[in-house]
Amino acid sequence: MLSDVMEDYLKAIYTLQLEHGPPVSTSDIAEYLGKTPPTVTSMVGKLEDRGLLDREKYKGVELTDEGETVALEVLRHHRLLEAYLTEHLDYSWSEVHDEADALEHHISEEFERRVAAALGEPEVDPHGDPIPSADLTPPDSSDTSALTDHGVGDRLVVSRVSDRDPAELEYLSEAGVTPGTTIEITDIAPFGMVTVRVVDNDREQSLPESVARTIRVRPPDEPCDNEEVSPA
Amino acid sequence: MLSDVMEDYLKAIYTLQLEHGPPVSTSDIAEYLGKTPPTVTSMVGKLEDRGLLDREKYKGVELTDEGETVALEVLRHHRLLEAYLTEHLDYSWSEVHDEADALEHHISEEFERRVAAALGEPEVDPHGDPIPSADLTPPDSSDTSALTDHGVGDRLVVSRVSDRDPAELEYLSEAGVTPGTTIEITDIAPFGMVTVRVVDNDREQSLPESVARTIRVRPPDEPCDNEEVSPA
DNA sequence: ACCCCGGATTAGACGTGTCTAAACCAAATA
DNA sequence: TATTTGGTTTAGACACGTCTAATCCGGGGT
Repeated sequence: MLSDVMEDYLKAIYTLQLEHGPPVSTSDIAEYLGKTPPTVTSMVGKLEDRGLLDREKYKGVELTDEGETVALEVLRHHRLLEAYLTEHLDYSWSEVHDEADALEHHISEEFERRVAAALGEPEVDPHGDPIPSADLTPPDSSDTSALTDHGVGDRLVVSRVSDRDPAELEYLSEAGVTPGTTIEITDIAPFGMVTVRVVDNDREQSLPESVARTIRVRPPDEPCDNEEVSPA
Repeated sequence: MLSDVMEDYLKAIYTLQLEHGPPVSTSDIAEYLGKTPPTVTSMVGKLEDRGLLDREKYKGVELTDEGETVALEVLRHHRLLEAYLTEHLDYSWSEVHDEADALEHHISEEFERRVAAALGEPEVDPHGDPIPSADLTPPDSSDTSALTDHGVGDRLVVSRVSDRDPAELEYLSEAGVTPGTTIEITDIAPFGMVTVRVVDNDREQSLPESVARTIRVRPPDEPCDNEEVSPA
């Protein structure tokens, strides 16, 4: 019923909503998807007609519950695929994103169920992103915060890293900064550079602010159900 | 570069060429793909422009080597996926076709390699259809013949069954008529019904001519490399 | 040799998703 | 309050893949 393209828009809007909160602007969507603003205007018009989002002209856009459900379905496909490729087909951590993007629109409900079963109904993908549950209720990340919201001396456990840029992923993977890793912030330079110490291997790692902003962390003590992460 | 739709046309033409030999008519392609003849005319025009097939107006169409290579690539994807779904995701014999059709256009070369490796570089899919090799040379089925080309008393080994109709597959699977099965033709009725005895379980099975026509068989003695087939 | 009929092609249209160029609104600035 | 400016939307175009309706071949029967 919905085209692949529409699903991509809904996924993008969902992601942007999480990052910056609604309303999401035309140009942000255009930027994110690599389309021109008029294209986005035309597409959100169609999505509005289908009741998948609410739009206020010249303001921006917000997903309806129905639109959010579709976005979560696609996201569930994406993250299950990432987990499966890593776990069962020997993909490295940074290779899975594009493959999952290509496949996420074309797998059946049956396939989704079987992949989830083969993985043991996982709750996070290899990057630490939460996999929406089969009933498509919105996952809650309120127990995590951005690395950049913390200060020197704070001891934290990495919860998620962004999966947008493969090079960045490669770098973080090399550095040992992966979901589950305990780190300590050793320095914050005024020009936007965060230095952390990886507790396991005692190595120091400097991260540009743009990267640090995409890393989600949680306090080290309280146990959490995000541990069954498999490295690349 | 090529669209999914174009790949579907090339795959269809390849299949029809194997069945009836070139040239393949517009209406046969239309019938096979569930499109109207004008749509097919327009599409084969584009495929001809790209050098993927040769066309003689009002006669029909024949794949070029390049077009055949594309068809084999898609077929390799399709059949590797069928084998993988059956082997590793617990799909039954008759469920895999549609899933493979949906995914075959969207997997990367990398994915193809890893799936082939996970399966141990198989040479046939669960239906017994030959999987084109990675170098995309045309597979040769000259060692097999149609069941309908044989007579009463002939003892044969099933080599392949068609994967077009899930109900038919279900039926054959129930009946124990699967690749590798040894059968003996016990009767051929004049009104198009072939009766075979499955040697393993000694059951008799009547098959309409339309089904028998799609079953490929080979002589029972000489060993062949088509044995590593997994049942549903 | 002529005609006819079935299959093939052309003509013209439509929906989707995209673009560029032009018009437009609204919020910040003067 | 008037104006500038930057993001948004409208207008118009195009490629793709599909359809229906109309036209056109070409082989088989008379």
